[in-house]
Amino acid sequence: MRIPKKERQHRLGALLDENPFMTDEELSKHFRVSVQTIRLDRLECGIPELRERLKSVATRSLEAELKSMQSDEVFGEIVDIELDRRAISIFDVTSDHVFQRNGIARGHHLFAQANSLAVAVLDDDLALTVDSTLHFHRPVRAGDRVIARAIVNYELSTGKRTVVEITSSVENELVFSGEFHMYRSGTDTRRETK
Amino acid sequence: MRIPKKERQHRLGALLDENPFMTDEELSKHFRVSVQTIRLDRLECGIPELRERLKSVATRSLEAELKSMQSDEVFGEIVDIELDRRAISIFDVTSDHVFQRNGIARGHHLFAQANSLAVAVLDDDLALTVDSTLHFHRPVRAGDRVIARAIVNYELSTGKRTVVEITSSVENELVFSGEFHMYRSGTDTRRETK
DNA sequence: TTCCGGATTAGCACTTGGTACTAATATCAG
DNA sequence: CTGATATTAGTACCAAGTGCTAATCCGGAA
Repeated sequence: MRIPKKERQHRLGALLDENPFMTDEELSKHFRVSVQTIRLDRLECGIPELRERLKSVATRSLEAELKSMQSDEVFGEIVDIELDRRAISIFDVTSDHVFQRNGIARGHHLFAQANSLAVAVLDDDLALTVDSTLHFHRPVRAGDRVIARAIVNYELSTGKRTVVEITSSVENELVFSGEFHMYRSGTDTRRETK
Repeated sequence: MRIPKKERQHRLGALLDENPFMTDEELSKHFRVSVQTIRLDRLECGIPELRERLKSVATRSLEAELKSMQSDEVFGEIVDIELDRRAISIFDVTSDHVFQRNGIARGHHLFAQANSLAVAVLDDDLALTVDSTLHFHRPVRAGDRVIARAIVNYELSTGKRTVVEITSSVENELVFSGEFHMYRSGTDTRRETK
């Protein structure tokens, strides 16, 4: 018994976690035990066989791909929109969005949600951000649901420049606000692109 | 011969393209031909078997995961840094970063590069963006290499607030600039966390 | 020392989803 | 009708397992 069973099983889990492609035979060589022992270990730890592991990794990846496709044009989910007037989107912060060191969401995700919403609320083929002023009022953490509200401000808008004001909050507490000065091509489209 | 062989093979490829999880048996039912025909088709089209398909999908996904892990903390690659003074990062724009409609890079990527650089240039465990003013001077497109330069401005900085100025350019032409007002906890660390 | 029990190893039958190959049919076109 | 092409059938074999039984090994307590 080189290393105790418990530790071997622990390491086995860790190893397969970062490299799910190893067969039982490769694993048995790695830990210098028989293939049968590896199988018993997997059985006890509830670790599925190679093929099942690959299947689940592949599934995860396809879902992720789909997800990133959806979030491609708009970051966050738009729940309400009145073109050229106002819009609302929600964005659920997960551990993927935070700094590992302090658990606080990286600013560019809040910006991305706001900026995407500013683009979406304008019914225009070519809406570009020109200038923008941002305020990060309070840190946002994993698990928070950020609700961004966009309001098109016509007083400040002139000609091809439109001003969109965004306020984002978590549980009714303001976490972010920004003013987006957008350029519009004017080639306004009425067709439903989305 | 219900549908011509050529078309069946074409559809087979398309089908597996969007759903690589189907076995030959399932495929044979789908196309109402024998399993052997499916195998001949795969052979002729050079389509690998289920297990190989899953393996390649899984590999792709792990690579993608790794990639996103690397770009996790810093968006763009830092090529030069002098802590608390200045830093430079480069970010290659690909088709993943642009609007499908007009081929122009989404603003939040430029912001992410700049913001990440502003965080990185400060040698602090807890550096947060508080306010920021941005200017998008010129559209950026796929293939462009954006070089962002950060300079810490000590004239404007006071106490726990530090101002970082970022200018991003493509082939020496200014495309983006921004002023980032950062909050620093003061728990300055000298260790290399990277 | 001997004996017990958990840990390990071995061996065998069986499963999935295939490959590789051969042979028999079916179908269509000239 | 005949020849080519397409399809189907059937066999042996493989990888990477599961599930099961049985044999060892090995360390500590009686």
